[in-house]
Amino acid sequence: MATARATAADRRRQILDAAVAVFARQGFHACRVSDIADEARVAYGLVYHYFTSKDEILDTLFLERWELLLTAIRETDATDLAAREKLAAIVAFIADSYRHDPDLMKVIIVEVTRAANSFGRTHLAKINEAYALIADIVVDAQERGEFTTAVTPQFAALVFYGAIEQMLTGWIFGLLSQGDEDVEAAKGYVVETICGGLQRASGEGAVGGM
Amino acid sequence: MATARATAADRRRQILDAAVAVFARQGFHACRVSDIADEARVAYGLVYHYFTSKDEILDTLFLERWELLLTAIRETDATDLAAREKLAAIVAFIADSYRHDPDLMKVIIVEVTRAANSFGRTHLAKINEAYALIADIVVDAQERGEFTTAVTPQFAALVFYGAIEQMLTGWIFGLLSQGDEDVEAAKGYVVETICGGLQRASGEGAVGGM
Amino acid sequence: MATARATAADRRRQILDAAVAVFARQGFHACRVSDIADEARVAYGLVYHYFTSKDEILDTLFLERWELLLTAIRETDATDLAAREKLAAIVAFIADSYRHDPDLMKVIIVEVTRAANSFGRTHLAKINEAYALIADIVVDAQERGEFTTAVTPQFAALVFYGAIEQMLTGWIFGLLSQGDEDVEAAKGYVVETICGGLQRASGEGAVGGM
Amino acid sequence: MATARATAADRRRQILDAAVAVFARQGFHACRVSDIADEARVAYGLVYHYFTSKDEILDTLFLERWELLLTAIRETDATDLAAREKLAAIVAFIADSYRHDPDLMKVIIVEVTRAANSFGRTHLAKINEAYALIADIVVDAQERGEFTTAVTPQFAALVFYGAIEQMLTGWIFGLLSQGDEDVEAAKGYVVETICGGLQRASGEGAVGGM
DNA sequence: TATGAATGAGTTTTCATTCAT
DNA sequence: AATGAATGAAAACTCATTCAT
Repeated sequence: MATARATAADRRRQILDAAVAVFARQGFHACRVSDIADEARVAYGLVYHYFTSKDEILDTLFLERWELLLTAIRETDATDLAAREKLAAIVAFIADSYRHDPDLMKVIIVEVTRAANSFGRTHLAKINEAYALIADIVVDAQERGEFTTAVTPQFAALVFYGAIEQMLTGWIFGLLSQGDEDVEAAKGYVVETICGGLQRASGEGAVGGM
Repeated sequence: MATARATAADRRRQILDAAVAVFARQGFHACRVSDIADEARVAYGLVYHYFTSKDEILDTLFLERWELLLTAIRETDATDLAAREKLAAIVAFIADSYRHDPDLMKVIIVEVTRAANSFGRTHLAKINEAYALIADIVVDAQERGEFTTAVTPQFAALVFYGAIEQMLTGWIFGLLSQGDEDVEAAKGYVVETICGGLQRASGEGAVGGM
Repeated sequence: MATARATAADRRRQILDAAVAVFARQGFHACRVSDIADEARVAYGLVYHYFTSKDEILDTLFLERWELLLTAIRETDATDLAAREKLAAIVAFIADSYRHDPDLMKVIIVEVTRAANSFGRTHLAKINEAYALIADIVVDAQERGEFTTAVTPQFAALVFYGAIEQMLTGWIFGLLSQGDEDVEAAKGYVVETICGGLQRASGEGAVGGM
Repeated sequence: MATARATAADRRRQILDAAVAVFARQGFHACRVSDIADEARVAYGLVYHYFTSKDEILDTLFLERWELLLTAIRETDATDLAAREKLAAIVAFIADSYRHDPDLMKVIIVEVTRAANSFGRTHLAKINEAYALIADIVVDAQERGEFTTAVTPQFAALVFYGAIEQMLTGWIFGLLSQGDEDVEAAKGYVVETICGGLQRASGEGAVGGM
């Protein structure tokens, strides 16, 4: 039962985890490579033994996680669920990802997805894959008559994606409460807004304010 | 009538306009103060005569424009329009702003609003004012029975704002076509999605796919 | 009679002169840019205001001086002197250059001309121009019957140039004494060896060794 | 007879040979120790088992070869040949060394002999031994009346050595053709220039130019 | 106001060498 | 002998800001 020696993969992970903590705390640009090394309790140079640059660390973090997201969306898409349930499943996956590792999600959203002029541009294609998959779901739903055709699939996906990103941004900046119940409620709100719409159907029994 | 000498205000504007062009072209971080001075055809040091820092230039650009947006929202809010029309007016104002000065809007969205770790954080409060005003509109609409209460006003505002930002991002990155007709259509899609929802009301006469 | 303010050209020269001193003392690679700035009593950043890189400083130093050398050779070539006198003039020019500014010549020879894998390679073409000009002199001399045709002009130039470089190397490393008389003598030795040859013509009245 | 396991001496040689190839290809400074290890198909750390530093590898390479050169010169010196023949033998030895292992000679000339500020300085004394031995030959020749006394032995050696180094430099940089015949001719040119001189003896039947 | 030269702090990356196994 | 992971020192270059005229 001797303590196993750290394998190369272990060390890589150790550095990646440290990077998540440091990027989340200080931001990608505000932190130095030495901060990552310190956080990982590892020598400066070792970071460069495992990664070719500071950029590559963030790229790795993003791609690893984003691939999981894409997979989740694809799997959801493949089910027999109603379109609304599919969208709900995607929101749930992302919200749960945030709950599970808020630092990592913060880094991905703040440093990549919303960093329009740096990593966001680099990973534009990858990010757009998510859009496209969501649009696919909408196309299906329109064909099956579940969703209106009054909105193009691309726009529907855009609005849906924008809502999710904004929700995450709200949590990240502490503008939205993130207790377990709040998160659950948030999932519902996003789906309800996008699918149900804000407007009461006429005759939906609005009793008028005041 | 000799050419009037440039007033102080003229010079400031000259520098601000140059900054818009340069920030839009190269991004805030990738450009140097000297690039702004060159673009404005002004001496390097003069930039510091009118602004205390490079940051202040972007701050000024953002605040100027954002104030206009807030005013527009407030004015819309003050009208008797139906809630849906109010939201439509806001979308229209922003889309037209983009059409009128895409560089400026690009700078504001990319360098401030989405720059979560730098200017986005600095101007968080100001950005949230827009949220709050939108939420006010929703509150009103809910009270008047126009909007469902199934979604909190805050979330409704969040989704609406996320949609707009995403729409602008799409134009900025060339992912969304921006011909005049496309822009007009986009306005409608956003409002329709948020207000009408994607889902067909039951009995809305879906004729089935295939 | 006010002290004239330093012009841009003055400052450049000030930095170049400092660089000569520092390169000669420590060698190009062993010195830091800050050493040059210190020697020039100038702020670090100012070096980069006048030069784009540490390399450019050495390039400038070399090209400035080498151009003078090429001009001197060309002018010598254009005279009516006998070939031997032309070669003597070239040797004299170089030896006097060394006497006049040994640090600069040291830098040029050690850091450029003999730095086969770095600057020597960069300036290969420029260095070879000197070769070619010397070869031209030899060609002329052969045509006029002054010089033997038993050696190709290229080789003659090569041997001549090699001798000069070695002479300079000798001075630089202190292997050759460099008093005024020694330098004068050296000039003669190089020319005598190359032109007269080491070998006594038969019947030249050798009186035997011992 | 199974393939014999590599002895320590074999491994050393394997690393040295790899170093020659790598130094010749990339230059001493531009290559990393790992490049040598890779070329030798040996583990990184093993290089340090056999050598204490990267420098020591080059030192070893140089000293091994230079000792052979010194020995060759000494042996030549010890013969009864005429001085001109002795110099010719030295030139031939060096030219043949280049032909036999151009990479090694390239490394020695470029990285040591001409690297005035690094290894050239380190091995100055060793390099000068060659000078001194050549000067000895000249002294002898002068005493026996074979060579003129118009040039000091030191200078004669200097010019001779400079010619050889330049010839090698020409080959290394591809400025001089290195076919077998070219190499043979080169040997002759160097000796003829140094011994015979470029200048036609008066009455040597020059028929005048033009 | 206007100019542009002068300042100097700050960080990534490289790579020779060491060392635990 | 052999391996290759671990260490950490070292320096060029950029550029926002200041300041003397």
